[in-house]
Amino acid sequence: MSSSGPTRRPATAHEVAKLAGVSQSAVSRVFTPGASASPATRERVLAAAEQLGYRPNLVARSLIMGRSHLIGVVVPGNGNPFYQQALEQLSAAFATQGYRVLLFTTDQDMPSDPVLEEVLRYKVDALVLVSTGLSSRFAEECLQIGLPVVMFNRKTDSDASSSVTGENRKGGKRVAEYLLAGGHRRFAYVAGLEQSSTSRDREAGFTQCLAKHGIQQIERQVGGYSAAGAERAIRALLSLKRAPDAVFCANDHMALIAISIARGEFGLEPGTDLSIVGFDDILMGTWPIFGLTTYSQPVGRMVERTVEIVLRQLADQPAAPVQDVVSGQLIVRDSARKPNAGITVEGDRRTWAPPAAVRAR
Amino acid sequence: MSSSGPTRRPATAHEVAKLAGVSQSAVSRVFTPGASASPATRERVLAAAEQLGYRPNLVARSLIMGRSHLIGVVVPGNGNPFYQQALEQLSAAFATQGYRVLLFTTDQDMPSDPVLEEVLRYKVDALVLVSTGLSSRFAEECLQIGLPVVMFNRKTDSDASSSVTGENRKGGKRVAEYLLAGGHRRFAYVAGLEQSSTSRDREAGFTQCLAKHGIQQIERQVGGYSAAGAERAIRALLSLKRAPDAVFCANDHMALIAISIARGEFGLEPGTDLSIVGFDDILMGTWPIFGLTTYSQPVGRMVERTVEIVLRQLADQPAAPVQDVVSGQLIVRDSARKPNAGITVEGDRRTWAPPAAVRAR
DNA sequence: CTGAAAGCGCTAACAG
DNA sequence: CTGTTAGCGCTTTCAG
Repeated sequence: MSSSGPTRRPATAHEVAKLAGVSQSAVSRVFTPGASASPATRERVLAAAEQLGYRPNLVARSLIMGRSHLIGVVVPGNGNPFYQQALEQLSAAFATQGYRVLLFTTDQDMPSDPVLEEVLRYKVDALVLVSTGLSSRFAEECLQIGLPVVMFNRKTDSDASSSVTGENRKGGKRVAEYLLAGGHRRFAYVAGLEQSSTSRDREAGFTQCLAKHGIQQIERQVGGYSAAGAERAIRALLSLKRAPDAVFCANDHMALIAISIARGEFGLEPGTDLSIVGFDDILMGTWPIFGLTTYSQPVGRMVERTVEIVLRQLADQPAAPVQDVVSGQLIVRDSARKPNAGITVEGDRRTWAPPAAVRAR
Repeated sequence: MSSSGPTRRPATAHEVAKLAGVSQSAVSRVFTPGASASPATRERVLAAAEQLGYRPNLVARSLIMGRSHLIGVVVPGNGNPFYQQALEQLSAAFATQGYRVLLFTTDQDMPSDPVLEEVLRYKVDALVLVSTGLSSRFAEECLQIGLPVVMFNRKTDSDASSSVTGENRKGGKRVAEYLLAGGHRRFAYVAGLEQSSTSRDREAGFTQCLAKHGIQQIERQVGGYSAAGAERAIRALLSLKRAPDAVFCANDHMALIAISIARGEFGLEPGTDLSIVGFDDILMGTWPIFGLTTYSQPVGRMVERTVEIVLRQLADQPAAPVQDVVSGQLIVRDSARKPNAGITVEGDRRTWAPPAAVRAR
């Protein structure tokens, strides 16, 4: 009963050609940037196309060119704001290069193979795995078919695939140094997922540095990168009879939850009664209500590097995998007690590095 | 210099057929759920496919079937956690139905037509526009080619396209009633984008209800749904010599920012010194540090409805556009002063509705 | 510069 | 149940 006709299918190049009185290949040329067509032809084709509402069918183009201009992006669907920033920026960055994002969300603690199986059927030109693991079987297979894969904020033990990460180990160490300099005594770590290289590396840097300073006993809870898990973890920690005075969370999302619970449920003021440090430097951490002290992972630069790697792999055939580490800093805000020395102010951003005297290995 | 060979291209059905000693169409059948193939054939094909690492090419399938199983989803890239929840859930829900999300992020204050132009080239099976406008020209065109379009959390004035929204007007009204019942005097509204039907409807409900109670003067600032804009808006409001004691923000994201700034920069305790109410009911609002009072838009149900509409449109040809409104509630937490009556407790969720006596039109 | 013709990898009738 | 035969809409030689 609708007023306009029974929805005709989208116009094809053929129909445009007929209307313009030219061959179908002429139409194709007009819509191909590098191709040659006389101004006369071009004009007639464009007019016909306009009239018919013609839009080149990218599916057909993909089929023939063997390039879909699609990038498969796999992201954990756990509400972590860092992934939202990453995804938004990846999408924008790839868009400027003529690529679109085919999105796949995962349960982070499910095997990602079935999802990847799906992705590959779509013949994406490349794969970006945000904080997602990759079985070596799959890595091998992707390499075989020449599919570029970049792991974002994660890596495989084998270094067989490219990866872009932050300074996980160094960051963990720096956080330890910072908390030590702040005079803390009782340390705790809220881990992400046990399988995650990211969480493990941050913990290793943290723990080893503390050990070097004679601190062996570090409380530990697994937050699993989920909101619920983080809540449980922080509650457990703060309920301890000998509760920690310094808590390092494997990422900002969990750190924000920690701050919220510490203040809201335990009446502890972060930065005064206890110190909480995160990792990522997400936007929300800058809000005055949080004032999160954290080790930064510049998303912008990570995205930039990811796109570069993908593009380069797409160009050169046999590009070797790259292990890219983008450097961060310890960002000083108010959720952790500040040391007396070592803070640098640049504009409205404060960073911290161990004072020279202490820096000795 | 890589050890494994120079990356052979993915196997085709043809190659599998050859290896299995059957026709290419036999291979096709084996990989088509409803098709018939003898156990013998099936087995040989499957073996050959396994050996070659064959995966049906969905691009080719899309071309021939005229269905890409791709849903174009356009989302503003402004860091709003509500969109992250929506996107994650849309992606998951569509996945269970065999559809994938082709993601497009937009600047919300840019015209979305160029983006949509892109989307259509990919021959997506449907379009979901999250809080994104749609020119009537485009709406018309989508209707012409029979492309289902669902606006999520927004609608057009014309009601020409389907939409799924929350109870914007009613919610705005309910918030006004709540604040009135709480004994507030000086009201303010932080708008989203002026073009957004969502923001306008919420404001209309809010303002008209207040007007009916004799309150004409309502402070107003435009936050534009961006973090920076919201900060500016709330600072302006709280700097007023006659600062509001009740602030209604067009969405939760801006409300959280408002809470953060009120407490962090102005030393005002939300719920005591001033009341802040949002709209959406995002997860973060439940954190004890925020305890955000808000009018809910159940993302889950909105996503459900969206998927249903898309699927139905995909099945029946000439389905009329639907304007779907999913109902919410005023969720009582601590960021706004509570009235004496009208609060209902269900489990750990508190809601508010005008007491019967007051409910009269 | 232009048209004709040959596919990209797959599905869908159609005969056997 | 199986193989053969047309294409889906487009890019791309290849002659003209």
